[in-house]
Amino acid sequence: MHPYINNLSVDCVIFGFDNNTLNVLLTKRQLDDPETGEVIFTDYTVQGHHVLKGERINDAALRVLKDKTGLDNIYLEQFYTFGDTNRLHKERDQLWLKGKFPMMSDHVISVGYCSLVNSAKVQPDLQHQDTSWFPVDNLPLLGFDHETMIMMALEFLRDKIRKEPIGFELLPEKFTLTLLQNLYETVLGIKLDRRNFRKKVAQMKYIISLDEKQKGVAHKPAQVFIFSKDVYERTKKEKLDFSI
Amino acid sequence: MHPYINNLSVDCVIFGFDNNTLNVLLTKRQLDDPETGEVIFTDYTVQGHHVLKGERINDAALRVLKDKTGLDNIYLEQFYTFGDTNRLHKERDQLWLKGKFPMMSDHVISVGYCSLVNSAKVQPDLQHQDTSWFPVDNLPLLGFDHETMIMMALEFLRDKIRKEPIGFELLPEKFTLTLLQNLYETVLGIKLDRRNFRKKVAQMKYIISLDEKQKGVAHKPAQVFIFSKDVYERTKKEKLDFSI
DNA sequence: TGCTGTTGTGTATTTATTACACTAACTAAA
DNA sequence: TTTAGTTAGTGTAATAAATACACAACAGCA
Repeated sequence: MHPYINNLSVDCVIFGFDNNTLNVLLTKRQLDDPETGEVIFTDYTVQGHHVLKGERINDAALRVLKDKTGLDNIYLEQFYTFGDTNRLHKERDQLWLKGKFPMMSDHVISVGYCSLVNSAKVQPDLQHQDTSWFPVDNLPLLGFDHETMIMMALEFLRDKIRKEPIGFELLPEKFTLTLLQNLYETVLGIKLDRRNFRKKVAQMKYIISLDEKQKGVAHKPAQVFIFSKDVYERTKKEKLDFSI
Repeated sequence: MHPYINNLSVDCVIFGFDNNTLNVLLTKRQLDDPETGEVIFTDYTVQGHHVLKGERINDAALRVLKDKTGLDNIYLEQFYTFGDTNRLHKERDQLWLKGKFPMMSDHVISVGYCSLVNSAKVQPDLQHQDTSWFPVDNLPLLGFDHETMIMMALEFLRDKIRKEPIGFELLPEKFTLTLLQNLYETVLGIKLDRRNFRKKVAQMKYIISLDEKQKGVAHKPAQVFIFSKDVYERTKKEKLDFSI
């Protein structure tokens, strides 16, 4: 009797932003030969775990996040549920599961979550585990169906960031408009005109300038802004689009 | 040994459109006392079923659709996975499960699918089962967490229909612009200006007018249009929004 | 032949989007 | 202390999109 459900897991694709790179948090997976100690393979996976008996799946995702980053209260949203029968059937994955988790079902359904964090806050916890950031456009070899998973999470993020102000979850609380623009350019892979971007931001009442400037930079210091979710919720509008 | 997985199901929220109503397809659920034959309760549920062993969840959803509507090849998309521990714990639901499905887990995870159909095509199959259409704004008593499920599917539909041309899935292949406008007004619960609506549609190369008019109507007959997914895919554009 | 009900159309006004280049403010190095 | 280097911050004109609004054309039916 195990405390987890053997055919159900959650996987969190955790994104972080780093000035001009969008990163994913990945954990190294290494299988050694039990006799010789030789390394059979090494690859990476996103942060996942089986759901515990009596645990809500959303709580399972929060638990995984807390375990791997030390953070709670961060942006987290389901984006897709992976239920193909062969999603764990690559040779590496079968070796891994047979070797380490023989009690698991070989048809595990995984609920995928997309999470956005301010990566500065995550750093401290990275030491213990073989966990680190990889740029989304330069991923290492990945286990299971996690490459697909990351690509779908990224598409989810790109769709969502165009339509809702979730980008701020990736930034420090206080940010400059240049950083914000960088973020949009990086995530969406496009270039934006600075003046037009700032004109647009100026219309958004929920991006609020502080009486405070950047310090210690070798150029004109930028104005500092914060994002107010509260103001956003109270001023947002809907649009018709369906899409030309 | 049962052929299905006892803690995993799919539920399809099937929407149909009927000139000026948005409907959901629901099946009656009735529990009778096995001794007296007395009706213990009656309510409705969306179309769902457990996933079979060795079956992909998307295939399970297709199977449910085929079984309940006789249709394949229809619009179907995951919108959310329901994994709360108490989602089957209402009194009615427990009586039902204990009475009819004692072998099921009492923590069933359900993957919710949103499906859009041309309801004219579904009619024939409705006879056999206690299955019928209900307006989304006048739902009967619902079992399990299916009221939440329908509301989330509806929200998904409303979001999606603003941004992607999926409304056509709810219409006959050939439709008039007035019907199309009705659809948007009904689904979104707003009023649109006819001239502006048509101006917008005129820009969409993928809504194509036929050399054909409405027949047998006691007024000026309307032009008939079709939707081309192919043209859509090849002409669509992305926009930045993040949302004022 | 006229009544009813729905279709189809144009223009003017306001609002949003795009394209584009120079000065201001700070640090670091000479 | 001066200068060079670097990023911040700003406005306008042109084009495109959104909105508001009213009347004639066409078919069936009485």
